Amino acid sequence: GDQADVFLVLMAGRVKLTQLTPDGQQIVLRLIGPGDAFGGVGAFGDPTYPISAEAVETASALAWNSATMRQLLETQNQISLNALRFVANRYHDLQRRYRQAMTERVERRVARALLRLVHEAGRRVDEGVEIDFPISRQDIAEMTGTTLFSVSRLLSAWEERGIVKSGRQRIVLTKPHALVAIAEHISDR
Amino acid sequence: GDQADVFLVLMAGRVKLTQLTPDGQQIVLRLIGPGDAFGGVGAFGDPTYPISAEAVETASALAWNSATMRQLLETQNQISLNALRFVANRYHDLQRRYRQAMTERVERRVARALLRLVHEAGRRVDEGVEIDFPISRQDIAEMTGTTLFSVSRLLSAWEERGIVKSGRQRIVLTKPHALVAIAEHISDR
DNA sequence: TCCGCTGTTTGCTCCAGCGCAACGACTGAT
DNA sequence: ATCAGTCGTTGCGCTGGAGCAAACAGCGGA
Repeated sequence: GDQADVFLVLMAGRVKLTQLTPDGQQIVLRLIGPGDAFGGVGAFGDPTYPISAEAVETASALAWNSATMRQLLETQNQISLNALRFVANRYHDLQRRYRQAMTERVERRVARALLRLVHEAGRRVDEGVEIDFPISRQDIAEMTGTTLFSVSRLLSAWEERGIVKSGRQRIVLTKPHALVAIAEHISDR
Repeated sequence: GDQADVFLVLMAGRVKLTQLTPDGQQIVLRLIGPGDAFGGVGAFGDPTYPISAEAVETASALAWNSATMRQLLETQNQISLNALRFVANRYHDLQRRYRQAMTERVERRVARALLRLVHEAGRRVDEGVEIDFPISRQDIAEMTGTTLFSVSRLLSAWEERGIVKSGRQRIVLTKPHALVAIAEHISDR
């Protein structure tokens, strides 16, 4: 909630970016891993914008304060150009997710979220691909705009169909392609 | 759907920016009026990104093609900085709407949409404030992620309570404050 | 003036998903 | 070994809102 005017690049660990609704509900905007930049959008635009970042695993990051950033941006044109492209792409991504949140049902949104997670933090194990950090049903619910109940029910159903294996804070996709089918299949409405 | 690599500033009229889902559904991303810039995000980042723009009223705009833009951005650092701030703010706005789409119910989302519309295109009339361009129930549904049926029902209910007056493609808010109450009121869940 | 088109309303039905409560399972601390 | 705290599961009831159909209204063109 405090002035977020630093630009950071995550070196290790994993960070959850969240936003709080006025009535105390939380939603997860993004989960980021090593190499990802964050805080930047705040540093470039309105620095009072309320986003929280929370380390999910022990994490370390490089930070530039806003004064330094401003100076860099002003003197090194190439940096502003990169930043611009960076934010524009991020914007597109959010636009796509916005559309999906508006038009797709819960099952599909959750499937997509899982696929996105393994994509950016998947680790091969004998049974399939595991999401390589602790994540709760609640987290997934907050990423997809649903409740932990619905997520739990979905995972149970998928587990029954042999698509996933999941335990406490741990999810393994055993048949990713089946999830892709759920996420992508056009018909069904 | 074609290469959208121009940057435009709308001079007159009104333009609806929409996106099509793979299965043909449409959603409205933004409605813009004179003075607003658009297409920029495409011109700055991935130029193949699929957004459609459609004039709601006769419109005219200034356009820069992407080559020109690129040159301007590269030689005039101040321009990249402005663009960066512009996109960052736009990003924040979208993030807020994303959160609202995820956490709020239809009634509140529609109330917010109407308020936003009068805010950026309101015209005083004797009965209240009118939205100064033709807008259908369908459009509002596509802005708020619901169906034209629900929008119609809501407007009817509000009309009964004397909050709005609406006709074919035309909406007048007679008691904007009542809508603000609906949009903002914390409790009720 | 009549016709056709497009946008709107409204009754009805149905179900996805929310919310709750109660219980069960796992984990780490002492 | 025990216990407390957290996380996950599942049955149940309920409702917001989607989806459809049918009728209606306003507008513009011929």
